[in-house]
Amino acid sequence: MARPTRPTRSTTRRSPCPVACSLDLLGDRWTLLIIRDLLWGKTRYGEFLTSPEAIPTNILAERLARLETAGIVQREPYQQNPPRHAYTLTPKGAELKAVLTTLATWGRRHLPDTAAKSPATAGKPEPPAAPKKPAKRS
Amino acid sequence: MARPTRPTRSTTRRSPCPVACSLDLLGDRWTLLIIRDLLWGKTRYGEFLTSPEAIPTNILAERLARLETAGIVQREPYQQNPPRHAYTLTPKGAELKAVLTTLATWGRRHLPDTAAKSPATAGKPEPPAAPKKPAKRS
DNA sequence: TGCGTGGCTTGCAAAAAGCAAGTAACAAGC
DNA sequence: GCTTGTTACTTGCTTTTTGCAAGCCACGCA
Repeated sequence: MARPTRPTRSTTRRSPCPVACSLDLLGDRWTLLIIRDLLWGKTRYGEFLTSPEAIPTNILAERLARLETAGIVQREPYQQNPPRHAYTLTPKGAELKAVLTTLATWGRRHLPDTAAKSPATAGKPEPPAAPKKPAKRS
Repeated sequence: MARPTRPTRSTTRRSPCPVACSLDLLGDRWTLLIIRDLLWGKTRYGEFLTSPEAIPTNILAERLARLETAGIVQREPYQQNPPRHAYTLTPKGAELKAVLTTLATWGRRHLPDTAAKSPATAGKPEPPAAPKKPAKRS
């Protein structure tokens, strides 16, 4: 018989507390950074990889899938050959902007040598530079 | 010679982004739950252990030490025999209330079956029940 | 036909989390 | 003074997650 495996974060809710439940979903080093990038207007896999924190590719793929099943991001094809998808925030995900804003404010006020740019107060500071091969739209 | 160990979260800052730096400090499943408990007025080691999420004791001890060195909590003796300490938020830590509030608001709005009680909107709902042995003060 | 590009997946080692048990310092009761 | 109980940790070990590098696949273009 299957050995009794330990409860894992993806399957187990630790308590009904809204903070705990939110952290079950978002509480790690990478997830909120991806959402920061989405708020900055990034949409493609490769764009997330260019952020200075250098998220590993497997973690990025896993987190995007997790956020999609959680209804925080949506994944839509923007071309067919080869199949490519754009990731965007759902309304549910977009409301995390308030969390990112307060977190950035706290960090800027209390952590030394943090840059002024913040995910929510800043708009898209520069267009993300079109992919080198725009590829014919379907 | 020492083999080149992997950069670890406690030693490495991933970028100067205030969000990333905040997450280097707070980005895990437990840290913000401890701060939630502190905002609820909990101060003693044993009180944190009674929260429904059931944080493992070694993780609690390690996080409290980390938060103390980060200047987010302070640890002060409240009796001498046996030596006991009370953990409280510094002003820097207390400002995380805004983060917890927005996180709880988001969770209550978007995650099913989360309880209404939130760390910041609620005051201390009940006195934490004095320790069984109040122990003579020094 | 062969390269380059974007988007993932896989394998494996290192780090962190999780669980149970142990330890220490004392108070109180017998 | 010996045992029991309480609080606050620490230690040892297993499981899970992270991080890094490499591989793979579908295509566009030369």
